[in-house]
Amino acid sequence: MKPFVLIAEDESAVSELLLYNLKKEDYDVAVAADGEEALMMIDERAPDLILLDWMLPKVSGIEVCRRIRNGGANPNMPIIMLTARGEESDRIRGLDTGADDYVTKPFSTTELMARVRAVLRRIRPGLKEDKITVGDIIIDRVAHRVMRNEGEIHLGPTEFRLLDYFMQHPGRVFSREQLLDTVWGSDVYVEARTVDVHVGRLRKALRQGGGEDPIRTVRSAGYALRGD
Amino acid sequence: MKPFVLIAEDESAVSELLLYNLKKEDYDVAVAADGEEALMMIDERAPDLILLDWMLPKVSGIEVCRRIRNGGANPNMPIIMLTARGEESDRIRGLDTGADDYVTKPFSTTELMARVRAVLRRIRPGLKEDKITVGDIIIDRVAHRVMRNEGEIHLGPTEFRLLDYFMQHPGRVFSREQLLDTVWGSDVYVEARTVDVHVGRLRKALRQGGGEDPIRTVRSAGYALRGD
DNA sequence: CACAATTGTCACATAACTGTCGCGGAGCAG
DNA sequence: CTGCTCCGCGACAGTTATGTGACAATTGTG
Repeated sequence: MKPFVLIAEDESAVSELLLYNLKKEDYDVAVAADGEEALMMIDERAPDLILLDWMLPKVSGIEVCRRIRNGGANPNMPIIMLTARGEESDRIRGLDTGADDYVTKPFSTTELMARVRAVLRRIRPGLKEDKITVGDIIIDRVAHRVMRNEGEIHLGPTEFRLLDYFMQHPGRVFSREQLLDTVWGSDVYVEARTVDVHVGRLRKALRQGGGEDPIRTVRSAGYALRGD
Repeated sequence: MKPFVLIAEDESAVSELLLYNLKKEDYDVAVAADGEEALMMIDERAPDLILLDWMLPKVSGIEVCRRIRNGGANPNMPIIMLTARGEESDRIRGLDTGADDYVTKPFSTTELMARVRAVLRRIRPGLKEDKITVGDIIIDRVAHRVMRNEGEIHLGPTEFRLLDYFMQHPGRVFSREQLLDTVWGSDVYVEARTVDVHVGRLRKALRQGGGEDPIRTVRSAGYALRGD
């Protein structure tokens, strides 16, 4: 199937150019003229890649990016940011927000096409599964839902990320420090014991679905999800 | 199966060059453009070798290296560091952090390919395995579990480390002092007889799995795991 | 702004683990 | 066989790690 690329760009001169070149390279393409429209189309048509203008009417490009990254249907959606020349700090903010690549306007179309290919090539391995099942627990990262034995489990954001991480590595033991690094992020400083509290909350929530505690405590080492 | 090489490099000129050459030598190759992406791919695809740029956006190469070495899924993952010319102190830090080799940019591709082959060929004896099997005992250091004849054995932290150490050197006899040094740590002072107690506890736990006592007492010398 | 949800810390109870003793039995030299 | 040393193991008190309810601060929402 042809990759589907969304162009979020308000200057029609630019979007027409991109449209032309992308179609020539045999992609499915759509154009959104402002941030609001972009978000809607992202939601409805789940693009494989977004070319996202930095400055967009209604909802800015950076805001669109942020929303995709935390809480969007597919947080791994590849994004190439289009920015005006210069603006070094903007570049950094763009990558910080989670863009996969950025291109400064005006740009060479061949270069941009190369980057598009590169990003799309990258998604194959990096792309995470939509659903993971371990034992009687099913996590759906697209719908952001967790099920256990037919019942839905409500989790807070942190507990969700925690469970998500555990389910990607069933059986493996993680130290509190490792969990803080990956689930919380390496830049935030919180007490290691905080992990305990969140594991406790996760356990409590998971208890709703019945069955035994799926999280194993390994004394003086950390926690692991019972795998297999 | 083809060895899988991960390139963690943000300059596309360099990564494209490496990509081209590595593919020509029939490796599976992937590119990560920043440290964060690199960590993700390391986690998900378990490369056989990483070409790691010293300077990487988001998470620096040295930080990536550090995280692999302590606490990664495979702490023995071979790493070749790519650094800018000069920077002798950086070199040293790179090797200190645990890189297996380093190459200064700009580099000769043939030389780099030779080093890649060399590192992949190299099999270090001290290499830690995820799982070790001796007789009917299996120790899984990632999941932190011990099995004997299909049954799981629960061990306290000290007993676990003790068994782990024994299983890395089956058959070899260790004095109480050696065990204290390695399993307990050279800085703590405890009575030598304490080892006896923990060996006893380990035996008792292992008895759960059936079979005969796998630990041999060598009078006036120490203990050893019956190997083969 | 009020309200609900979420988060990080703390304090305390409890469970798990640790190191030491001491007794009795096993191994060994003469 | 005797006397000595060395080792196994149950008991125990001290220490450490973990589970959890409470709470204030923060964030998101309407």
